[in-house]
Amino acid sequence: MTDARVQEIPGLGGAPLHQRIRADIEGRIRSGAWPPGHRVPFETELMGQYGCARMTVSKAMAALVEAGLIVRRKRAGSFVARPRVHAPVLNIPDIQAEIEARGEAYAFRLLARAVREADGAAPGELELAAGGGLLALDGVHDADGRPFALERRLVSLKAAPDIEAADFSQETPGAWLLEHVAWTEAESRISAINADAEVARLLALDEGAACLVVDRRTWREGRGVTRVRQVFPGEAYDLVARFGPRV
Amino acid sequence: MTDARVQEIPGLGGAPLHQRIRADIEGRIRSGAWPPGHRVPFETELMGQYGCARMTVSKAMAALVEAGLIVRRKRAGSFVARPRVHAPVLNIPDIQAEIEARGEAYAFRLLARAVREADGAAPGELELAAGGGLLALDGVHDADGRPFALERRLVSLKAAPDIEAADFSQETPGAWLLEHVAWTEAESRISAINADAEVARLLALDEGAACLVVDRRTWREGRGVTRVRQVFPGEAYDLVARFGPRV
DNA sequence: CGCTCGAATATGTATAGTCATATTTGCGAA
DNA sequence: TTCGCAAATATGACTATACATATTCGAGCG
Repeated sequence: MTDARVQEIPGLGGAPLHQRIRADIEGRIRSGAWPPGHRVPFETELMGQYGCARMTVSKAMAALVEAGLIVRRKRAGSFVARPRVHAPVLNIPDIQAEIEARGEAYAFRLLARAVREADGAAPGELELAAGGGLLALDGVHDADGRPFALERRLVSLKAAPDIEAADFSQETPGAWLLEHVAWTEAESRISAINADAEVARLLALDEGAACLVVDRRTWREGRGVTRVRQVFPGEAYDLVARFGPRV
Repeated sequence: MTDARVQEIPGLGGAPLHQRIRADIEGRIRSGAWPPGHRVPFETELMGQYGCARMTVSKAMAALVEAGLIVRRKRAGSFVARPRVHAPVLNIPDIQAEIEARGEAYAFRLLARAVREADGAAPGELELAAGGGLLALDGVHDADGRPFALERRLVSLKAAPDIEAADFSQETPGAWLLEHVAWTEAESRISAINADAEVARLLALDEGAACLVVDRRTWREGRGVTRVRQVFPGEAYDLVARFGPRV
């Protein structure tokens, strides 16, 4: 008998049932009441407890698997997963948005711009330049007229031919790429260096000052799009990674 | 008519149908064929194209929403989402595992250990100490006998009372906590500093050398568990964040 | 006593239908 | 012409059912 009238039980929390089931189980896991390895009740049991169909329970369980909170094994049942080693979500922000969020005036100063072939100086140049050459951009991000970050970028002209016509006095190369080359994958390496003479001059720091360096490479469909090295004054800036167990 | 025999169409890719639908759509989005804002075919259309029930299409779509690739609006339809600003998944690895993965000998040297109340020196101490005092641990991670990272940690004794009895010659405080206090949330701040005299001595660096600093705070159910500051030699170490659009 | 094989079982995939809900669209009235 | 309301429509939630598949468990055999 199809009885979809039970869909909404008024006065008992308006959320969809599968979400409530999910939340109930998640709560017990996060509180520690159900430790890693603990068996989650069988779908048939939960189905009885909540008075719903198995598909509804299953949907909740699937979401918990997706969130990495449980693992399911056929015939055996579902179990609370072992927490994974830290994998926080790092926010590498749009520098312009970040500065403006602080209420400071943002500007990007283009220092150098060149279209050329790979010269093999930096690793990965060959990959980027394949079949179209590359655009090299050097610039400084300013906050309230003071240097905030230094950026050296290579862009594959094959992956983004339109970028040759772009005007970077209004828009950063990063923002342009985000807008025009969608859905990329990226890898960032974060390290620290002592400012050499050039970096110190451009960022208005003392030579030897610690700087935070983000080296990012970006691909689309497996082909290199851009490679950028951003240098921040170490003590004035920090990256924040937030983490709720996931992926 | 229930016709579940179609479940597996041999010789046409063994993956479940909803996964194939998902992959097809994802491919078109990632390739750029369907730009942000483009409307995804209606569920009824896809249902016809793939010759399946609406629930199956819906399952594929739900997964795409979860992955952040599309947004769905009632009455209006489903649309390719605008790519989000970078939110890569950062791997803050278990230091011990990392060193051993390189084939080097790992050791943790405990330098100082003290049970005390909050003295308000570091921000957030009061929160951690609430209702049970805290354990302060200083130590050095060694790789092949050479210092690899410096660690200064505070642990809430209320959140982890058993840690008073732990032996940190075999296991790092981080590993102990991971094993005994499950499913935490965390926030990491990453910055760069110049080594002061003490850091330089402990890490065997020159004074002033650039170091990468990870400041991590961890909660469970909203209550502070631990706060740790790890200092790495800047040029010898880097964090890697990988990114496939998500979260 | 140990090992293999078959039965039991819990999850996984899929269907066809029903009712709910949020928008959008277009029609009609002010 | 514009504003407001009603109808149309696409997604969202859920049920009941059917069959697939991977494991585990135990019975029976060597």
